[in-house]
Amino acid sequence: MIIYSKEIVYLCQFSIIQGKNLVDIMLSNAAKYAIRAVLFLAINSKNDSKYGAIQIAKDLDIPQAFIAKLLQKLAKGNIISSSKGPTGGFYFTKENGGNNVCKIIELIDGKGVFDKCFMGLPNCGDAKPCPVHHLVAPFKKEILEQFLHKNINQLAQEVNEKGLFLSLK
Amino acid sequence: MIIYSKEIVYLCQFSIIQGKNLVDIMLSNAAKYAIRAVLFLAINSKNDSKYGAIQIAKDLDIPQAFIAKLLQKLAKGNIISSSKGPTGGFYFTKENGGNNVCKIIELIDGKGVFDKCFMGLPNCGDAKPCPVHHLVAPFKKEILEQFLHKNINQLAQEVNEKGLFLSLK
DNA sequence: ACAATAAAAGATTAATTTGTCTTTTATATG
DNA sequence: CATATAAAAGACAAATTAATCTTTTATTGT
Repeated sequence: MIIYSKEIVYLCQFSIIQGKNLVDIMLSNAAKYAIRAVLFLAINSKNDSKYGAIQIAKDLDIPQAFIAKLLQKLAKGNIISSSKGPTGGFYFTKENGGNNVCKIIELIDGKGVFDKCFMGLPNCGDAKPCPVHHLVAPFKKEILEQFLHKNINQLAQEVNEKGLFLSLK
Repeated sequence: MIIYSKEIVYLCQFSIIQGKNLVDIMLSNAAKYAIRAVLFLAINSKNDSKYGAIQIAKDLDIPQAFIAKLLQKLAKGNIISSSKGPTGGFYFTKENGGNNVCKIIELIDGKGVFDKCFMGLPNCGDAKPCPVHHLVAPFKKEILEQFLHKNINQLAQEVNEKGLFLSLK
């Protein structure tokens, strides 16, 4: 039996009580914003409706100028669509919806994010595992699968059906 | 049946082929360095042997001045031990070994890291889930459990037994 | 006491990420 | 054609994280 110091137990249980967990699984802010914005368009962009950067920023509570830049990049990368001028804005087509979430992340954060281990060891893998490789690898694999086999249309549908939240102020 | 564009399939399969996965589960560099340094001491610090910041930096391939700072902080936080002067250095006691990995992360990165959701939504949880909450939450919980119920001594032992790597140049 | 050693402490620099601001380009409408 | 609108583009600023450098303090051995 292991006895933890009171302090440690407190710290860690605190995290559990809060309903939040220890390990932060992180993308850059930019990638998080991008994914939410794409889902926003995928969900709302029915019947030719378009959304400007300003409105998307307000609805998703994202800094306006920042999301504007990201939307530009997403449009350039064909993950969303856009048109200029009056009545213009960002929108979403069926073809856009065929992309999966990996594509968004790669476009915003670059390919580098795929190549990092939990401990930051450049050649960590099944052959040369870091101290937590066997603990973390199955988990990463599972999430990857999900992101690979679910395209944006499907994810958007889930958000609708299950009442998931794109923003929580 | 879903048909992905060739490009996307290529991009994502590339990640799998490389044995590396999509989602990067990230700590700060500082926390990664710290965990590795602590494990290094836990593994090597038998019979009164001590290690200087310079040697630890070399062995783990971590910037010297940076790890020196982190070792100071770890010593101050009683996660490792240290002594000054000639024959001095950093070392590891049985009491040090009773801490778990959470403690290291909290000391270096602060408590904030516990409070973030995959999408960055501040109040994401079971009640108000973000678009990938149900996908990510069980895994985070599992990893948290592991980190909570395994102290540094135990983890160090695993590293020894399973031949895991603290550094990979 | 003195010199050498190594951590502690603090200030500083560099790089990256995040976020803003200004100008340009395209386009729809009167 | 003129005007208003909104994205595209690029330069810029702020904040955070990563990393370095210098000085001080404690300790050991001569």
